[in-house]
Amino acid sequence: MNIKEKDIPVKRISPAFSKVDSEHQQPLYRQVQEAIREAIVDRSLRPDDALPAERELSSAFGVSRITIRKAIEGLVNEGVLDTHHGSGTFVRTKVEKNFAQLTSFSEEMAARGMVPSSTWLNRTSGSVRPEEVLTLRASPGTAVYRFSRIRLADDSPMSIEYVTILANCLPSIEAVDHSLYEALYKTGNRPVRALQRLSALILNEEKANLLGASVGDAGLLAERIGFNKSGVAIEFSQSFYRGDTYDFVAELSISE
Amino acid sequence: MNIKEKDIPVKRISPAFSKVDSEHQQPLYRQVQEAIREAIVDRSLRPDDALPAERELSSAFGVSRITIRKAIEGLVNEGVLDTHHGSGTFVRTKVEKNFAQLTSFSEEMAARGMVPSSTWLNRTSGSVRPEEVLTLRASPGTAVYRFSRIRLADDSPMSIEYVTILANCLPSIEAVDHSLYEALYKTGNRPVRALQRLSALILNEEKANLLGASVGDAGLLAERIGFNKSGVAIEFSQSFYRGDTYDFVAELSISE
DNA sequence: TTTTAGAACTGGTTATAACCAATTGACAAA
DNA sequence: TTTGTCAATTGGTTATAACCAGTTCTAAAA
Repeated sequence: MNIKEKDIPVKRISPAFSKVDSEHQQPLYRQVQEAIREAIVDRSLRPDDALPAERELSSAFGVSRITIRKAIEGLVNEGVLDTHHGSGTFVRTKVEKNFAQLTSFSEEMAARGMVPSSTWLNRTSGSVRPEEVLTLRASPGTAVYRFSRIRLADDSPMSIEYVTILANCLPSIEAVDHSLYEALYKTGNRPVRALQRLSALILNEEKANLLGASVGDAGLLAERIGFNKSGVAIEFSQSFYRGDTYDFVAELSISE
Repeated sequence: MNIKEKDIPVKRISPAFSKVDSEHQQPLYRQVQEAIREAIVDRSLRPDDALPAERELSSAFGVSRITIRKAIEGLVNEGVLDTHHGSGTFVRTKVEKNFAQLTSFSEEMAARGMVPSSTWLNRTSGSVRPEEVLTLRASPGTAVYRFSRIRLADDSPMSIEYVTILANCLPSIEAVDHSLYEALYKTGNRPVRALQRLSALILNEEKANLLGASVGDAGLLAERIGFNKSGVAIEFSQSFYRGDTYDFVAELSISE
């Protein structure tokens, strides 16, 4: 195998170099990360290609090696890159990172006959909240749109949804009519990857009323962070489901 | 909340300090990691407790801060610790379970530095029940083993598990001691793929008692069908988790 | 008393520098 | 030609040091 084919000149990545300066509030290692990601997206770096050596990148980008390493580390965790001690860092051929497509059972049922609809509760613009800064990794003050709605199937409430979207991902807050994802798709910002967390909780009065359930009933909370193809977190959502009407199914596999 | 309760003296972690030297071939940061893990296991550090500050740990362990940070970083990725900028690093209360990864309870807990154990409730042999015929796609009358047990981590109950296994996958019902998956592995029948369904429910008295929770608390039910490498369904399990100690985390790709 | 400024924490980022460890490839010896 | 050795190259670990950025708490000001 040609695992030692690292003839990709640093030049190929360097165009993004101009972005790596103190102008942006993003940490340096994130800027480097984006530069590498872009190089992969526009095929300057192809699968199985080797990145230039860390020390080489370091001097090319004009940042220290530790910064390069941190950038690479993140991409390795995402499954984009592979490092081989003594050999080099390579672009992964197959991104086979256990991406389960987690579909909601009832959503599927809705697609098979039930009529889905939603009622808007709220639609505002503002800036990221402190607790969102962590998850979205956005600078404080970043403009966002917030949507909240009740989703129904055959007119009976299925879930309450609170969604926060980076404002620069949508032309305007009115761009969303029925489907949020549709609106994001039009601007090329549809999430392609997401992290989701499921937990159980007892429904309080407000949620119970909205869902047509009783206070004290069990509910499911699904929190999700969505990333666009550049790996930028653009969506944070919290969805509350009735425990008795909603299940989540996933196909799981053994890790490598 | 008492998020600023970092009265855990460094002493409590330091006994493991003696291990942190060049004697071992393990990198320093791993040794530190183990020390922290041990402190969590032996309850020197309890859930929600704050770790000593990084600079404090640094001088206590006699290693640099970067080593401490790397140790902490790993534990954060594992979901054992949580860092809060400006505030501190805390022991996670909730167990985060990867929803898409098929790992055994024993392995998962061991990876978190907890000691897994289980208490057997029941262990019988019989034939498939009508409702299992559908899910296991087995002919009526097929012999199965049934196991039910409480899963504990560090002696506190984590889940109640009811498992049905096709009898021809195990030499005998006594073949299972600690780990069911281990027993299945030996016969080459360890599930490599599974379908899991997650839902929320209110714990009834029986379940609440077994889990050390209160009646009316929220719980999670994970139902799973496991397939061996031939694609045959060999396992059906229902696991009940306490809602306040367990989260399920999934990494997903958005389906169209 | 309440409010507010700021000191004194906390973790987060980055630079410089050295050495360790796995891999590779060139070159000499068989 | 084949084999073995060794230097060069790669990523991996660690130290030292400085500064940035949130959080918390205290003490001064209102």
